[in-house]
Amino acid sequence: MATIKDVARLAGVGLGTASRVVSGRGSVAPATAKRVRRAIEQLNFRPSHSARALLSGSTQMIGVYIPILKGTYYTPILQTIDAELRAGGRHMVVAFGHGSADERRQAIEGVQFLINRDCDGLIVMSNALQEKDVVTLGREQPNIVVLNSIFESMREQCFSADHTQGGVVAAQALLQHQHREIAVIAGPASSPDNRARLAGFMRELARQDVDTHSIRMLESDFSPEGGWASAKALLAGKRRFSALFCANDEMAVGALSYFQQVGLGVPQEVSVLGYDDTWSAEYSAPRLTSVHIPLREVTVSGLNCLLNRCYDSLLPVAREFPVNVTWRASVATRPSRRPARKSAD
Amino acid sequence: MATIKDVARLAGVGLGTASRVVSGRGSVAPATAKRVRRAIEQLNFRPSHSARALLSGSTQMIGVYIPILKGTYYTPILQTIDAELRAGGRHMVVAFGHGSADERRQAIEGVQFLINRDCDGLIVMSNALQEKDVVTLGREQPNIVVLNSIFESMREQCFSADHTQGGVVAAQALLQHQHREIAVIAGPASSPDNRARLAGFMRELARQDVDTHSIRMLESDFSPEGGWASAKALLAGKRRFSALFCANDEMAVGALSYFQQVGLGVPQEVSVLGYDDTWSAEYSAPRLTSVHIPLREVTVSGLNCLLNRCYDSLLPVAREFPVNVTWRASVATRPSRRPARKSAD
DNA sequence: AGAAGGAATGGAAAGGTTCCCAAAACTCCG
DNA sequence: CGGAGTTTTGGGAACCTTTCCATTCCTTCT
Repeated sequence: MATIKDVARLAGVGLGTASRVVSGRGSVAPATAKRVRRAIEQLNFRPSHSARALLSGSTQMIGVYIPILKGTYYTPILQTIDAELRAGGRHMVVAFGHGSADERRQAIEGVQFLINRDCDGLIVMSNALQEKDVVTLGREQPNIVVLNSIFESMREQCFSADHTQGGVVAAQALLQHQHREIAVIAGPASSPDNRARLAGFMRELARQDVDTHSIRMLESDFSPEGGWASAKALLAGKRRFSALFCANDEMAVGALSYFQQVGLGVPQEVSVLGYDDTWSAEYSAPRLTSVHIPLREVTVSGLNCLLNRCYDSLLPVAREFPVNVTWRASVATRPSRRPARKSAD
Repeated sequence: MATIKDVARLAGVGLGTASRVVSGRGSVAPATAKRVRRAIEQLNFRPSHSARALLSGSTQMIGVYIPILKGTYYTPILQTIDAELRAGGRHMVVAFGHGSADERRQAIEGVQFLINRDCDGLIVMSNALQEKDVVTLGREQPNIVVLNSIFESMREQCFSADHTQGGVVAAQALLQHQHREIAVIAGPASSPDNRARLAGFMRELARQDVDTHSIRMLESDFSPEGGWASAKALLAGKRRFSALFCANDEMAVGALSYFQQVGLGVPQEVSVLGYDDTWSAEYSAPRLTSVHIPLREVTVSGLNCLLNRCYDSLLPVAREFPVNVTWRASVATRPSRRPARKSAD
């Protein structure tokens, strides 16, 4: 690979001049510039990113940690981050959770890895990470922003929709269609955002005089497999329900798949409400009504906040993100007769 | 950030010694090593990745170009690449297609971007890229491997399952369930791998005496929206079919969603066969029978081939990838009476 | 014509690491 | 105790770029 020295020599100019032509800063006589440009062309010169990084102390590189890239939740986030970054000539390096360690350790290791890679800043997503972990990590690399979790000690670096409100909206959606016999498939109890949406959901139900003790709630793991299994368990149980709230879309999709297999009509016999409004909700069978989380806005705001910290720019940063429900086909008004039930499998 | 000079000074040793402790190469007296390690600890020293890259000429970084991260096709690929890379202490930088340019230009720009970023090697996926593009790009960075496309002039750097064979397998799957009235939703005609699977599909059908002219084929775009729309168009048409072959799972999912909405029973009234066997096939309603492409194996082999080129290692590389069908619920034996049809919407 | 000012130019220094060589310190043997 | 051989150590050079300063060369004005 040719260096700028080669370019300078070939063009018969000094290093400084060659550098000025490359960067476009400083004044160079037009004729000289032309000669240099020809040399660049001829040698197929590209400035070394590493050398620039070493000198400037900035790699122009943002690290993104994501627990696991499965399903459709994280893909638009990644896509968004890359788009925004590339527009500014920067780039993204991604690390996923790997290995046999527990999720929390995986997250710490992943983030650590990114820090060691000299990222200018970090975007972290993980609900297994604890506040103290992030604080420790933040000592090594203060340019860190957290998506979809709130840590009190670094609130202004945390970006998340209000999941409690999301739960409220979910409850209202169901209530407004006369559903009062409700089942829920929850995410892991260890996940704070899951707890928040459940709390909001229950609170709103209680506020509207639903006996929340009558609600059958199963804890699952945010996966379609989990949704399938929970749906099965729910039908096997004896408590009836006319609506099912799933704490994310993936589980809802799994439940939908199970209901189809068992011949239970959605939404004729049960309504199903998802959460997140990810891409997998759009073309399920039936198309899934889901609580919409403005993930794009959350992501862009978090990223902008990070970029402002890293490169002191002044990109706009929002801190409030409205949630609402996007209506599709899986929620209908509760049938007047008792909901049908069939035995499973 | 502390440098190795600071470490050396604090430990009262020379640069060389400090460096030897950090890298673990060369001999250092145990007592000295201990002092240096303490200094490292105390200063929270981390070696600069940029400086190392500059000196060694290797960034330990592999670039991955992906046209668009939507749906579930690319996610396991990314996850696999990151896992393999991280195990070797390297990392991945991803670029997606962006901007208003056509897909081909986007791909060229994306790959170019990755090259400018000093990636040691490149993994490229795109069926919009043409052979000459890749050759040109390959002149700048010869460490390049292509996934899911075959370019004759660089065959040993291309990794793909045999999609013609995939088409054959798809045809056999349908035939073996007595389907002879078949519709297909194809991918874009511009996509070579789509053409290959269609060719294989048709060839096998013809070989088994199906009149391939009677087959209604709609060209779509690999998206669920496209699948939905095509399914609708198919039902609106007057030709009957007992089975539908979709050139990828996403379109199949869209079709499934439409059939559900319209009350057409799958697989009682129509069988639906997907292609790729991605994650979205697993929990559709009904669960999708699909031609399984061993994407993980293809990816790992491609990556290993690349790593062998970049770092002359000797990782195992496979070149043949068997395809088969994974049976789930969406394909059944053709009903004896004529397949039902309802009017759309 | 001479001076002042501005544009164009060249090259040293710095950034953090590793590699290599030379020197110092130690060990061991006769 | 001298010397040969080995281990340990220190620091210069190189990797490639940009920044900064000093110098040269032109213009332009008085």
